[in-house]
Amino acid sequence: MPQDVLQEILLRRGFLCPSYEVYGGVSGFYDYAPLGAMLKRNIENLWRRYFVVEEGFFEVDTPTIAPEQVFVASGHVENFADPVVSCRKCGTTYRADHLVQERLGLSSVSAEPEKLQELINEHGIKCNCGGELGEVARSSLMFSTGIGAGGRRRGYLRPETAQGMFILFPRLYAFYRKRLPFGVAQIGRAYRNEISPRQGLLRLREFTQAEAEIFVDPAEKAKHPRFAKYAGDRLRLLPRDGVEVVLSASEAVRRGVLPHEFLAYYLAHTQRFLLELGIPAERLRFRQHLRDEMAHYAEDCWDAEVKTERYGWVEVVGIADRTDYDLRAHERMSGAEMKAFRQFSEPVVRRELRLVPEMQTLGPEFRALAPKIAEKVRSLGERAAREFERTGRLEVEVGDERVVLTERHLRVEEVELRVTGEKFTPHVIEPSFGIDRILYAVLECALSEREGKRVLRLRPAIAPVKAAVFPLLAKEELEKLARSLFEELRRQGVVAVYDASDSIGRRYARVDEIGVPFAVTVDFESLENGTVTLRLRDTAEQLRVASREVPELIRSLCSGMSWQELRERLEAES
RNA sequence: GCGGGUGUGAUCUAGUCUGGUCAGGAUUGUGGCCUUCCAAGCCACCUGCCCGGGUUCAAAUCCCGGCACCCGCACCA
Repeated sequence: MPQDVLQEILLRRGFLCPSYEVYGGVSGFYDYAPLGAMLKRNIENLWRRYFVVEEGFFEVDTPTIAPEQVFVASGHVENFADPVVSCRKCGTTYRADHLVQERLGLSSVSAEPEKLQELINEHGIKCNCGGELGEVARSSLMFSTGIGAGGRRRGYLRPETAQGMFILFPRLYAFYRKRLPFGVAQIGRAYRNEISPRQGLLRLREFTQAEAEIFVDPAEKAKHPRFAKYAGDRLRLLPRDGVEVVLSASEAVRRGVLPHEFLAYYLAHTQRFLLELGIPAERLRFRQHLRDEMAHYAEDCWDAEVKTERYGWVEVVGIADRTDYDLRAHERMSGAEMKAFRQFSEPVVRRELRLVPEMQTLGPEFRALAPKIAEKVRSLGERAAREFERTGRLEVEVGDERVVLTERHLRVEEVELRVTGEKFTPHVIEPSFGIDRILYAVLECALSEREGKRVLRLRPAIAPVKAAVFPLLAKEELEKLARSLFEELRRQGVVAVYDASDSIGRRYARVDEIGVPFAVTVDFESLENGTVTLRLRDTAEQLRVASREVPELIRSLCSGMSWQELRERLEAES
């Protein structure tokens, strides 16, 4: 099928359109039109079922704007900006580090604009056209803004939803009653000021992410508590070495293709989700990031990729082991503790020697310096205590002064230490979903053709409109019955459309094209015995059912019951 | 951001080189007639030369600038 067909349907039928169209458009932004918005919501809700309800995680909703420190800490300010330099004459823009590296034949150069500027000046590097180069500047991929009156405090629009959740760690840890592992999820917008966004929904400047952060004790990564559920799921894996393998999740861990059960579990979980969205298994694989392709925070990362007709293999999900990178970073920047506590199965009891300052003598002798000396002494470990026991003398530096302490000032004491556990920084496993990309992949996979007409085979659970109601002909009696059925469907929460114009075939074709899975037609027999026909979009097969059962049937069909089951049930009844 | 290409009703497209008599076709959509299950037929109708400037008696057509899209390069944590 020609690739533009999908594009054309999406535009004409109200799924998607370029944003700000009437003002000429702005690249990198798309509007979800009525059907697209509904489809997107349905995909997000299915994601919620998988990553919130089923996993026992909770969802949070954090702001899209954050003060500068957040992204300084996360490394985005440093790593998320490229040094660029432009020619004063022809205007060509270069990645400054790439240009310098190439011209000087170096294997790597600093990304610091100042350093690059020096090198350019020093070696008289010019543009390819011979023109002078301008100043080296940082071109950030983050949108910046000012917070408060006059925008005094610098802020950024978040380039990923994740940071909002990391920052919340101390609260979340308490909320989950200090037990690991626990997960938290968020669906929200993220912003990246792409230099040249292309490929429609695949690279947007404003996009929707669905991310889960699973905080786990690194010592327990090897075992996932529910791993058995997916142990047998077969995964198509393309590891770094480039040799594709198809293995069960448990086999992949056993052979070391996947590093631990936690990552394997979320690969399998993600696969189930994508399959349920209607992406066929043969168009799905997991590819491990190459070392140099990985984000600055990740230790390991596997992308779920979908084979699209139009763009080839497209990354739709990234499942990364972010280790303790983010929590440590925020702890450093903010000063807030981002650690969890691990209790030992048995307390460790240890006897230790310790130095105790004698304040009665230290005080009068050293005056203002005494408290500092005491603090310093208490901080010294067992080794210093043993040393003092042997020599009876200790020299310490306090501020700028050196003082000599003797047995008059200190005594050695033996204490019993009971250590019941230890603090550690949890690791984070992060499945991160690009909702817009998934939506595109779902649409492409759903598009098919029957007798020259387009049929969008969206799974009933995510189809924007679940049912269409038609009178066979535009006759008063038929319309009346059809309308009441239509009203009843909507009353029961089923999104439905009603159409009485044009021939019946045309109306079926119309709703096939927008992916309505079920159509109900009221005909003359309906007037006699209260039955209507229920038509399945994917095969055009029809079953005769009682009109009053229709809303309940459609609801069941949209939440798991198969057409086959319905047919068998009806056959058994008759 | 660079180079090349493109931009005509909701959608696809003819016309652009060679300025005027050019805004045409198809699909879709709307209203009606007809019609007993898969885009039937007939009638009527809505909707358009990407935006801005220039050249010219006259611009969809030529020139300049902008915007968007496509391809290649670069970028894509």
